[in-house]
Amino acid sequence: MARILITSAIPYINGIKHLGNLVGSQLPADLHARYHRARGNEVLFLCATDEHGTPAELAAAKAGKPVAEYCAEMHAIQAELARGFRLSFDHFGRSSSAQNHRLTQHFAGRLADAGLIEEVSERQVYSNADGRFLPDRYIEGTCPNCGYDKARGDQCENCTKQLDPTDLIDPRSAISGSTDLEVRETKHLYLRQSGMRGPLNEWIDGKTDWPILTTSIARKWLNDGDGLQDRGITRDLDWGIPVKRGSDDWPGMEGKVFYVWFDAPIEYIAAAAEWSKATGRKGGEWLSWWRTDMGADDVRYVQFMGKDNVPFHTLSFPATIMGSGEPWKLVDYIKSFNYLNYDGGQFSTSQGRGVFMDQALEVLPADYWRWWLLSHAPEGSDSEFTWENFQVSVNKDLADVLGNFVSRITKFCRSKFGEQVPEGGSYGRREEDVINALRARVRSYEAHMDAIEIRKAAGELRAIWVLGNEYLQEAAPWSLFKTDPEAAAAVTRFALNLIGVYAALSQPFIPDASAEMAASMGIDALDWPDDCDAALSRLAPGHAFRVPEVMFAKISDEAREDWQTRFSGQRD
RNA sequence: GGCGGAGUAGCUCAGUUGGUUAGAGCAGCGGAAUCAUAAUCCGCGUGUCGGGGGUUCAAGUCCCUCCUCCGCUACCA
Repeated sequence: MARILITSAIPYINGIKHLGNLVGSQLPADLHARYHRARGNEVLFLCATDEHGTPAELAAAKAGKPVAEYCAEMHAIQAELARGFRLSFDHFGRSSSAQNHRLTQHFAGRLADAGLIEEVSERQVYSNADGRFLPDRYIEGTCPNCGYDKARGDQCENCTKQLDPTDLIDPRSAISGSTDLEVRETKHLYLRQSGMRGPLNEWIDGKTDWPILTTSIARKWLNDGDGLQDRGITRDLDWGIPVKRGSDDWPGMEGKVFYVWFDAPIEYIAAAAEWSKATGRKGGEWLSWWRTDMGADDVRYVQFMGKDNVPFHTLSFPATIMGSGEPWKLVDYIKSFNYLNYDGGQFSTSQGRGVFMDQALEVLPADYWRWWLLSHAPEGSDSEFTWENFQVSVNKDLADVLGNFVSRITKFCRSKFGEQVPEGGSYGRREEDVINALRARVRSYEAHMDAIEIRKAAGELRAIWVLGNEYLQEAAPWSLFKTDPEAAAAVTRFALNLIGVYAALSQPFIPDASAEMAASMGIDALDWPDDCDAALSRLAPGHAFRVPEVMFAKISDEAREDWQTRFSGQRD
């Protein structure tokens, strides 16, 4: 039994995530976790909310709440939405947890001991009106290059020129609009990533099986310009993990916190500790997932994320782990995704454009979204969500091909033989052919799932559903019943057994429908058809079943048009 | 500007290390069937594989060049 550690990029606390965020990390991670559990492997699937940083503080201020309270509330909301989408986290933690505080401070101490931390005095823009240092992009002003008056301190959106905040003419705070800004001296810790360039390069070079998207981004950062740059890992903020060197105070760093991108990946580790505590496990058990000297040497660790997160997962976090000098588990495979666009443009959290997780669930059950998003996952390139495509795909694949198959055979059986698996007749050549075709497709499906080729896996699963309809169409038990009821009974028995196989195979993609199929057949959906022959004889004659409810109601043109209009603008 | 991704049938996309008549799903057209959510199944493709040039017995696949779209570009996270 393999042990698989899975983490999804942790969603930022600031607001509800949109479908593009979902399909780029949490949803494919869940698919992988569900698949491996179904195959009998031991899985630890972790996620959390990423709670620190300036945007969290500002969002809390806007909501008129203390930031800790705001984060607690938003965490609860995100956790509820994750449940709504059936994301099967073993634990959904928080980067603000006590465990993460301890671990982050521990890593900082180890890195300092290893000589990989440097104290740097730098000059940053401070806003007196806001009472805080402003990150570059929270400073607005007139672009010295093109004269655009809403240029940001990091880059002008109009002429794309990269800027330094001090370049801006008439700079002002993007938060309050105040022009009462000054440049102040402030001291920060830098992680000396540049010193880790060699080992990181070597490590990345060894990852020949990783998606090109992942390695090319890593290489670009490693080799571009002067190579990998050192990175500040502390900030002048109130909300965050206090800078400490292990459990000791860090002279000169009082009142400062670690930068969110330093502590966020460490939360992957801390989430395991949170999981251990939340589930009442023995103290050190979680370390068997994370420490190669404590049992994690046989663990395969897979990360899922959007392409914007790749540099932090291929470089900064590995540098943190390697630099600690301790045997923490490094990631074995990084699955990265391109972006999902919305109807001709981008999904945008800040502009409220697109469909957000809460809205999606208000409109349709999770399976609809899961199926469409996963079967159209932006693996090779950016892909696009349109309501027309969504309606057509979901109606065809889920309602017509899968749902109707289940419906037609269960109802046929009920009307001719009653709600139990009929006896009589036996499987013949036709059934054998279907079993052979099914076996080949199941093995192919497994190969795609193992390789995390999500679109291909979805295509194979769909083809497996189609097999059932092809079989029924050819075997035509409704005709057979008139002349040879025994033969019709065998065909019906075979087709009913297919539902059980579909329940198991479909479970990673559409868990609710899978559970409904399994429940109506009176079986366990997680019983994977390793042996297709046996799987299709599983339901014995006399086994009771019930006709399931319509699993997938079709999306009408009216509903689609209604949603199209409703989601065309911005959410408030 | 630099780096990366993409450009293949009306639409969404597959196309392994170059090798027989370039494929799938959807949509469209024709047919079969009537168990079923009018749901299914079968058949039907004269595609400048973004443009141009080159290497090769052979290129969607390799090289050069140009065009278009998208992303990243290190203090948002």
